[in-house]
Amino acid sequence: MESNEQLQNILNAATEIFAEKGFDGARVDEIAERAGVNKAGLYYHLGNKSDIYTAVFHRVMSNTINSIQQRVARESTPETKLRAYANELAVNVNTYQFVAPLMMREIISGAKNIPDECLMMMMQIMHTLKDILDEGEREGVFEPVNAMIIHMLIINTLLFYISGRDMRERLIAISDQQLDFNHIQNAEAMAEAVSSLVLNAIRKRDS
Amino acid sequence: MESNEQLQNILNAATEIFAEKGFDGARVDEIAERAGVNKAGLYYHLGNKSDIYTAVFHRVMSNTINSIQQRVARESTPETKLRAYANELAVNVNTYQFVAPLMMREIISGAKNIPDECLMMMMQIMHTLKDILDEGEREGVFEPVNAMIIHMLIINTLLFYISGRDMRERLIAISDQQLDFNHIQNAEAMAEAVSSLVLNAIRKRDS
Amino acid sequence: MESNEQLQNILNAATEIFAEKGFDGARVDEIAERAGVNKAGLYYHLGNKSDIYTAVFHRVMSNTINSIQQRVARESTPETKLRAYANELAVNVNTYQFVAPLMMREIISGAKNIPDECLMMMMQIMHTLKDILDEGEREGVFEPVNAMIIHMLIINTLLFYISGRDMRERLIAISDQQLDFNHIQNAEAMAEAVSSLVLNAIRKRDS
Amino acid sequence: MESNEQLQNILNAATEIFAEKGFDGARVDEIAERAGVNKAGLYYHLGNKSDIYTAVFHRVMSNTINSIQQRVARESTPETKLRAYANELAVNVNTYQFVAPLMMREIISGAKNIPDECLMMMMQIMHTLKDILDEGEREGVFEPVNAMIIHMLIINTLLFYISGRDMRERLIAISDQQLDFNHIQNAEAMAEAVSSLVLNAIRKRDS
DNA sequence: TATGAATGAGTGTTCATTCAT
DNA sequence: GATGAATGAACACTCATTCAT
Repeated sequence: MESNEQLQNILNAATEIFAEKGFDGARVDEIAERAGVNKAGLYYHLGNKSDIYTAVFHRVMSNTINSIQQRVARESTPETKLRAYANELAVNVNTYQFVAPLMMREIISGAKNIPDECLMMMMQIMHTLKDILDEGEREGVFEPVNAMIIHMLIINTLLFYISGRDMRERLIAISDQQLDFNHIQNAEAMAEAVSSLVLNAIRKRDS
Repeated sequence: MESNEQLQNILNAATEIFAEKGFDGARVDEIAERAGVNKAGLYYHLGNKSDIYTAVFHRVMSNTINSIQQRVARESTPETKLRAYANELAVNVNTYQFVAPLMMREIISGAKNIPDECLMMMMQIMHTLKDILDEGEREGVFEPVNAMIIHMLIINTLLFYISGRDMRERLIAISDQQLDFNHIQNAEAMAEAVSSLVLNAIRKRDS
Repeated sequence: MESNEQLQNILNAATEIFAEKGFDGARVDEIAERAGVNKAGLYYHLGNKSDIYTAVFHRVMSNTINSIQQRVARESTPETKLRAYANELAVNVNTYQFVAPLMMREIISGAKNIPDECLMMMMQIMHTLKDILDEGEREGVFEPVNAMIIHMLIINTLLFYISGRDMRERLIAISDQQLDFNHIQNAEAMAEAVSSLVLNAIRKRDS
Repeated sequence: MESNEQLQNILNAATEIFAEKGFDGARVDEIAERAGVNKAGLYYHLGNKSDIYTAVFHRVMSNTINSIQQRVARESTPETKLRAYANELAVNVNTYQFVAPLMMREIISGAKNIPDECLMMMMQIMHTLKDILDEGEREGVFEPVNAMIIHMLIINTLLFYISGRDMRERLIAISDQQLDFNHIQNAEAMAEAVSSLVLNAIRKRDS
């Protein structure tokens, strides 16, 4: 399976670079160099730049979705599921720093670089959340709520938190007075904070 | 002021294109063409591609901040200020569709394309929110709260809402069953929903 | 002789493609694919692109010359020989559509792609004609005549007739008024017409 | 008109190279180099490789047709017109060595590289000949005759004569015994020979 | 000041050819 | 002998930038 190893090298290098610089900013030469393969090898294994990007995006989304779904499935109550959902997303997005930029760039550009199949994967993340919220509502522990908003609150905030790391560092570096915002320690803390805030807002209160 | 008019044409064209395609995707030729000026004129008026981008970003941020600050200043209580803050941001980001992509792209790329001066402007948006929250806390109507999280909840959600429009359309187009998420009507409704959710979470409750 | 069959597959595929696209336009990958063999197999069996081309050209010329010479040998008078010569050429060039383009391309490019051996074969076609004309002159049925001109009249016209088929179709397709030239039905009719015209010009008339 | 001069340089260089090597064999870099311009200049002035080719072909055909039509117009009888037609074509094709290869390559490849407009120009050459033949027939000096055949006899033979020059040289170089074909001195002699042969065949004889 | 023309350095892509198994 | 995987060199084409007028 040496060939498969080369292919993984290419995908790994491409993932990093597409996340760093976006589709237009990425250079095929740089991907080849970082993967340690001849440039023509990229075309042999994966096709053109667009094909490489699709393969990268597909793999990243696939992994992310799988780990979230498996993690959620291990929890039993809607509340723990929702916390697990946010936490697992945070862990993923934090461990694999390329996930957030890749997803965000794709959202901004109107998903114009990916085929339908990849789009469907993004929708699965939404559905997983919606299932949790529906279950909570059925069990009478959550208020009826707009799933889209909750989705955006959780996902976007985490994506932004990760993606915005570099900018925050620059902000801190140039601000004379220490930024008097309390810093969030890490992505998991962010997920915890957002989950709590969301649960605080949607939890059914005894009237 | 004919020259100034030329300059505005250039900035308008460049703003649209940078928002649409990002820094790397934008082409100087296209900016010149859409602005109706000779390509060499761009360099004469504004300098190189990076300079044009900076001018664009500066103008956009400046306008956004001004309108938010002026709007907030017209309100009297922390709660109405916070709602006004979110609403004005929504109105801006909705009216000028390029605001959201420009800001988001810059966040993702670690603000590497802009000078410190522009960065400081982004920080002012945060400070405006922090001032509102501090005031609420001082007056005993808000719980103590991490300003960064609130900032992210509001800003990011709105930016995402606008930027994600194209992707949502594609999602709807390819999904057989209608997306059973309730749709948010527009950016202002989104701002209203997020403000309410945030206020619901931070409002001091009588114990 | 399984290997020989493979070799014929390769030659057949290569013949088609070289005729269609010329030496520069042909791609080794496509030849391999159409022949149903691995690309490296081409190199193993026949050598590089140039070698493949030479093999193709040699086979085509060899077949063409043989069939002409055999056909002419079966006729007894100079006039029937000349008609047979033109007809057999027409039949060949019509049956194997690749013959004409291959020969014409080689003529235009100054025969730079083929070795001397192949060139000698082209000369044999001329000699066959010259022998017929000499015989006719000796027997007093043909006027003395420049063999080169007759050669060109017959060969070139037939090659052109076949090679120009696609262009004629396009011409007809785009011309509003039907081309008012009387069409020649097929290559054999063309050969018949040219033979008659030539014979009409060189036949010794009783003074 | 310096810019126009540059454009002429490019067209001249491109004409030579396309004639020499065909569309696929030609290299844009080589055209640029021979024209003495930067490669990007080609694209600025004429567009892509295909556009350059079209411009080249159009100019060549335009010149050829014009000189033939003007020359024919100066003659008064069908016979002198036909001789003038062949001679002028010969002169052109001989003076501008690229005419023949360009036309022949295009014919072989089914005219797939040129737009309709250029195709129409090729048809005009045929029409000029057909007008001469029709006139001769009306005046009772020519037999009724298939114009397409005459067209092919004259044009193709001359094109071949020119294009085949390099090959003939190689043939002579490798043949021990001098080629005992009488050589045609030059293109004009070839035109003269073909015209005579054709006229000999189609001239109305007193019965 | 404005503009058509130029250009160096890329940029994605292809291709004939070879290599390792 | 056969084949998937490589690869260097080239290829058409682009782009930010500058120059000459």
